[in-house]
Amino acid sequence: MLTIEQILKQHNLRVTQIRLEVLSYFQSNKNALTHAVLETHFAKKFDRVTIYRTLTSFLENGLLHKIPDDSGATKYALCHHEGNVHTHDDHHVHFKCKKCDKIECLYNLEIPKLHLPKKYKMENANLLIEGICAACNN
Amino acid sequence: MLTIEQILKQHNLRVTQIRLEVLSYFQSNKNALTHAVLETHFAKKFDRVTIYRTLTSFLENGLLHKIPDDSGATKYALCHHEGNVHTHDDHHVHFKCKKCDKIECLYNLEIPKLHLPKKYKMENANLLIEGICAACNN
DNA sequence: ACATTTTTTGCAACTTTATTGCATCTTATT
DNA sequence: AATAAGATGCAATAAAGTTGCAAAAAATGT
Repeated sequence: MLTIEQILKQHNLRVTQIRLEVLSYFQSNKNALTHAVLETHFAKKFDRVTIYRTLTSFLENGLLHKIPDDSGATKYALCHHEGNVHTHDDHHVHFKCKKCDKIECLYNLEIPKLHLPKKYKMENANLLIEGICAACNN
Repeated sequence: MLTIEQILKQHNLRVTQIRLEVLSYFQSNKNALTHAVLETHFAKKFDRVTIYRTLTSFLENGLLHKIPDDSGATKYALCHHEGNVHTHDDHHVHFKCKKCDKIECLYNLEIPKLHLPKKYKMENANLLIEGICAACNN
């Protein structure tokens, strides 16, 4: 098991306080997060802009991915790597709960293959399922 | 074939100038549109806020749907109804071209069934495929 | 350990995207 | 033509995201 510091280094990111804490927060949280959530969570500890830049650096270095969504605020979630650090499987399913509004990645579910109309070339796919999540379905 | 006016009435919307023109613009355009695009297209003809409210009323009355996306600006596209005006099949595929950045609905493609983990209840699904569209693939 | 280089951070200002309140005007109805 | 319900434009505000720049912190070389 890698430490948070090692993960940052593996992704060519300098180790700074905000990066340690943001990454750690993502790890302790199975759902996708927005900038607004991080800003609230880290209250006055880090600057808004620095949080934006932390998210951007994580995106660029393959630690996070964006989740397409129609809420207006960008959702970020941790990437899962199997073995190779520098590849990320973009082909998994995201689940958005209509009750609690949380988004999570369903890493185990594969997006089924489907064949596109002529001349369309697929590079990646993103399936967003809406419904009621396990936690809310009681 | 229904006139634009008839379509508005069928969806319980009053017939106004902006609604006629916005709906007509969506019909003449096979791609998804953003508020910004409409604002530019209608220049000083209609107020920004009125355009937002037009989009909202179309969403609420089932004429348009939002397309989940990670661009930051909400994308809207026409709903397709088969027979019943008041149902909309949310289960189709959206295609976003990495070259021209346009989003279109692939109405003919069905999202394959897939089975979720225990206790998850699916209500609708939205598949966004990225790649190169037919127009750009030449 | 110290100086140097490179990158990151915080602050201020700004842009873009979207929403709300309210008076006025338009549509549909009688 | 009068009325009621709903839509529009304008101003203000909120929310989401970006840019420039000087100061601070990390990594690098000696």
